[in-house]
Amino acid sequence: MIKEISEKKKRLKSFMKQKGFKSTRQRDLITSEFFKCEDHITADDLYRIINKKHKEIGSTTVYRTLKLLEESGLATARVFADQLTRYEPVSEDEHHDHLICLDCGSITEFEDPKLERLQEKIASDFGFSIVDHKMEFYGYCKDCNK
Amino acid sequence: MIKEISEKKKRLKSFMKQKGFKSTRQRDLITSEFFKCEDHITADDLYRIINKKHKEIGSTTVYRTLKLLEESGLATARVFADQLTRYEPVSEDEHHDHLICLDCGSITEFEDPKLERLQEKIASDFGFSIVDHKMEFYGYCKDCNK
DNA sequence: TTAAATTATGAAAATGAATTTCAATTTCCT
DNA sequence: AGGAAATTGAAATTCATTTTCATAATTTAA
Repeated sequence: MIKEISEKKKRLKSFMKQKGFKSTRQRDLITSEFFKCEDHITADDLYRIINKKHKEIGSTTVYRTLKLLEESGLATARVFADQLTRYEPVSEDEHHDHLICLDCGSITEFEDPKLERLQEKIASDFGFSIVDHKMEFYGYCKDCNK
Repeated sequence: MIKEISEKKKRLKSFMKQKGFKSTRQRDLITSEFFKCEDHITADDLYRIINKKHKEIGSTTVYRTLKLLEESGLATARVFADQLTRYEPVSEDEHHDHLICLDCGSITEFEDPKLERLQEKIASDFGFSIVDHKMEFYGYCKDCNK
């Protein structure tokens, strides 16, 4: 797991080098924390975590670094019903979708090849070429169902 | 069509009465314009349309009235990738989803019972009870595909 | 109908997430 | 080390939306 993170960091560094971006203490730290924390975190929440130990790092830099991670292909930004931009590490897996609990707020990921195939079919019926899609279920998770 | 709108207005009036809300010239006008204009309009766009003829109606009232329509069950609010809240009239039809063109911005609706069934199945496999869902395709529409 | 009670309105201020600005600092390359 | 170029963080700005509050309009009760 530690290995995984450092590998991702290497990828980030090569991306930054290629783009002419510089690697800094702040970016390094924010990136580490991002890969350590739970998925679907907001920039502000990540800032709060980092701010506990590192008062000198500003929220602006956290916002900027998360964007950088997105541009570099290491993170994905998503917006759910609360309108906040949330980030999650990109995985090699297939595209996945989300089950969002309206009670406890938990976000569960799932993937379903059948669903993907059906989506492709629907789109092509409309002559529509899909670049990306978003599928979210809002409701109550197993634990919150009485 | 005119008939349809006035019927919706009646529904709104009875809803308002029941809730103790008052019916006003502004609400009446904003509601009419809303049902006349194209789907997926933002509060601000609707305000601009209304503002051309009725300088005295403020944007605040448009925002508030659209919320009222939503609460009364006559409109639905949706947020797509541009993060703006858009409203569409509620139809008696089944739930529908959206194809959003990244080039021309057009929003096409579709519905697919197979998709709905598959969604239900996926959710129940997780012990998740669906209250609502959102499915959006982003890509290029027939016209924008070269 | 008239008065009181309540809700609605609209301008302006406030909010809150996210972005931009800018002077000071840091990093990278030679 | 030296200097160009990028980065930082605080503060200011943006922009959609919401809230505030004094005034106005609507409804209800007498």
